Amino acid sequence: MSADLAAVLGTLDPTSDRAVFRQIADHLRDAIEKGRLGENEQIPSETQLVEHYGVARMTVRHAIQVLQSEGLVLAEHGRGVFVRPRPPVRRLASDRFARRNRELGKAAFIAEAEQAGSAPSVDSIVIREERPSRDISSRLGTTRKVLARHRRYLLDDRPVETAISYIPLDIARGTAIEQPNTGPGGIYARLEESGHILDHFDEEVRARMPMPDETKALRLAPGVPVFHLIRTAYDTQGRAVEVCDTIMASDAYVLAYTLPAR
Amino acid sequence: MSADLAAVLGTLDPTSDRAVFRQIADHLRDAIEKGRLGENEQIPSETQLVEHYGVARMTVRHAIQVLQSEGLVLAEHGRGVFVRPRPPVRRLASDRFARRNRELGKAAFIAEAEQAGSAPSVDSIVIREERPSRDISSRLGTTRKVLARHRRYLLDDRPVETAISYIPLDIARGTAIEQPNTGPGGIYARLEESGHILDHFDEEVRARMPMPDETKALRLAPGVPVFHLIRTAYDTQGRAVEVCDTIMASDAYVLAYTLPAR
DNA sequence: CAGTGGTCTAGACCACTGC
DNA sequence: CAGTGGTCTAGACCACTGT
Repeated sequence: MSADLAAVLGTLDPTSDRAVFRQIADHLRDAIEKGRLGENEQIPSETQLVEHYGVARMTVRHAIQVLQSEGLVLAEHGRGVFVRPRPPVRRLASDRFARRNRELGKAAFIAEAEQAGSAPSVDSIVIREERPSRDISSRLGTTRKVLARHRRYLLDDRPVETAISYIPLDIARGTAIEQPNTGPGGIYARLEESGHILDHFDEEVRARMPMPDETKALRLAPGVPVFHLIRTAYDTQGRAVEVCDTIMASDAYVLAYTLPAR
Repeated sequence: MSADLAAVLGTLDPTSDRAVFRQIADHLRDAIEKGRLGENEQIPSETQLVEHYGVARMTVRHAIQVLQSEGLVLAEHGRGVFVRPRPPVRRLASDRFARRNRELGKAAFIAEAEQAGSAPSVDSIVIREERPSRDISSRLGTTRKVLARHRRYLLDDRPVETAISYIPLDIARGTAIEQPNTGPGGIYARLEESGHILDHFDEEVRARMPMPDETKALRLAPGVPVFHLIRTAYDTQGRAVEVCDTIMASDAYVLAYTLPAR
């Protein structure tokens, strides 16, 4: 056994001034990156590492925690620590809100997911009137109450995204936008039906570590950042007709954009 | 003193089944979010927290480490633990490679930074021929050697971005693209001069936690993810003429894109 | 120098998993 | 049940900062 571990991990360098827990983390990281520990494979247990390196358990735990915060491994209580697989990512193209896609009669998320062979679902739908935050109201250009549509998107029962859409009340009122099910084509189809022909969207992308509530809602593993998208929809009059505030599990997405060279 | 801490932090709930270190982290996080602890302010020392909560020092350290991995605080050896300021972010617009900007005679990074009132610089320039990775070669559509331009960008002496551009050798050879200083307008201006009129760029955006070398190169604080951008430039013939692989400190950037609705 | 955080030990008891 | 990781203690010594 001991020989096995030495082959995968190597031994400590007592002359190095690099902390022992970092050296152990380095060994494990290297083994993962070089493939000596493969995806979903269990790494040596804490007990094994303690014996192999001759250190205290807390030191081994510290090393493992470094890898966890790097998103490389996932600890499962009572089972072991496993190399995190790179989950299949969904590619979000920048034409995902183009009218030709909308005209298929499905909202963007559903249409895309089905095309990719996944089973999409939506839950936690809450629709209510809210007073917009400073940020939202400056984007919408109004401080009046707005309709807020909260929901969570799942792929094959894994939550991947939460979103809140804000729509000025004078636009939303009396339309299916106030209903949980907005009908074919989603809210963008309803906006166009009520005369707000969409012109373009502005999208801002940030990345950061999640807050605890986001970790919970998206069941995020330690070491997985979130994308924070804020998208504003403009109609052909130049009016902002919707702001969508989205938190996405960053290990589930690649965002793809086309930039003009002209 | 003890009264002060109680006002900022509150006390433990012994009936809760939430781990003590998590409760302490919750208290500190709440104090930061509610503003009882302001930006750059020092949080109570480990000693103070140990006395206030009546727990072991390792428990307090565990709590602080949670906040560190969330990017909320920054520990400075010998000084204390401080609430991380939200650094000023730079907004990257999706027209940043538009020709009208290029024609001002400056490369995109320099022009933008100066406009924002920052002092830009570039270092670690390495230019060499390389055999492209599988990924790069599939994007460029060639397995032949390419010219690789490695560099690091800094704003006011803070490193914010590393980038590697890959250009097919038949395009780069004999042009200023092979030189450290590519001249006015940067490599895109040189590409157009040599007949490769740019049509558009495809950009892929990922977010993840940094690898150790990236943490070093960008001097990243714990808990700060990176953006990983892969941008491909296409000329009007539809040929991929450059792939740029970029790692960015996510706390220094907001990416902004315009999406079509048509 | 006193005060801060960084590393490490050697235990203890608990909670979860799978046989 | 044995084996795994999760939490916590009560120390120790070290390295860095600022006065």
